Amino acid sequence: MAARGRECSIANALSVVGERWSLLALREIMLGARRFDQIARNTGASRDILATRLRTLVDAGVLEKRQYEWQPPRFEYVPTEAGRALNPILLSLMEWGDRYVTDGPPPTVLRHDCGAELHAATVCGHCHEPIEPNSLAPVRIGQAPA
Amino acid sequence: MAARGRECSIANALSVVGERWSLLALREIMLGARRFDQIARNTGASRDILATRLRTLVDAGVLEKRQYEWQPPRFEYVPTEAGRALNPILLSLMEWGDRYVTDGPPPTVLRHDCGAELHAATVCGHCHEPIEPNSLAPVRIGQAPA
DNA sequence: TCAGCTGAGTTTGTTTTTCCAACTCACTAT
DNA sequence: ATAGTGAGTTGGAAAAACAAACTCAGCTGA
Repeated sequence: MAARGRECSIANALSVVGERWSLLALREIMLGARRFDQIARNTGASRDILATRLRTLVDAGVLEKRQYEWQPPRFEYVPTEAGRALNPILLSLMEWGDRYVTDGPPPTVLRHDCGAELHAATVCGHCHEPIEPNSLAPVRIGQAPA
Repeated sequence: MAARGRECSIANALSVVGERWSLLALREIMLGARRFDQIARNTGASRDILATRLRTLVDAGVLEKRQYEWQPPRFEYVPTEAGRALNPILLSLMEWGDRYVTDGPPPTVLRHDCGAELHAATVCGHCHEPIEPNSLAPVRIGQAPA
């Protein structure tokens, strides 16, 4: 599966969350849907694929599957720390989709604790400045195949 | 293709860049690889799929296909503004992959103009504070199917 | 001048995935 | 007794991905 492309953490990340429906399942879970049927309905994924994806995400340590009832067995999927750390990616995708894909107003609007409507921005963690297209220089680049 | 899931810009964004190989092709283009064979080699995607993906990305306005030589016809793919705006997503994925997936040191390291090694952070565009897991409240949520 | 190379795909045939609907199983509510 | 909910699994058809070979045009070097 890790094909013979460039060695790269983007590729590694996508091998975990890059399959169809994975990020949408994560979105639902972040929005608070924790049960299988809810996630299936709200994403539109077919149930067999969703079961496979959730298993993959649990195996990768992104989600935890918890049994919260035994009588009829019932489960919930909750994000781990690694799962919560995907929020920036979801928010960046939403921001980009709002600006460049979605027609009309954003379907989903969130408010940040500071009081403003959220518009996610990606900044340098050190100087906190936005990352401009040409403000990056390579120090080391994962090696590409021969 | 826009299945009957929740109306959502994340889903819309993924309908453009969420197919297998699209983001890796974008990564290569951001790293400066602009020719078909280079992108194919460095991603590991098979040529037919890559041709399809690049067409999709051009049609979606993420890339522009430019002919830079006529004698033997030669082309290059360059990011549009929408394409450059995907950089935050790639950097967030890299950051997440470095932390939670890649074993060992990050294969790729970039330096920001401020002098520090880049670690992308996602912040509220208004108050510039990092977005904590529970610092968001819904104002409006794209409606889910009935 | 003729074989081989490069770039940019397309074609072909085979494997994988995906999709969808229906089915299971266990319990609950009417 | 019937219907409904939750959490999947199963089976068969349709779509997508894969790999290798092929095309076509011009260029390269012997």
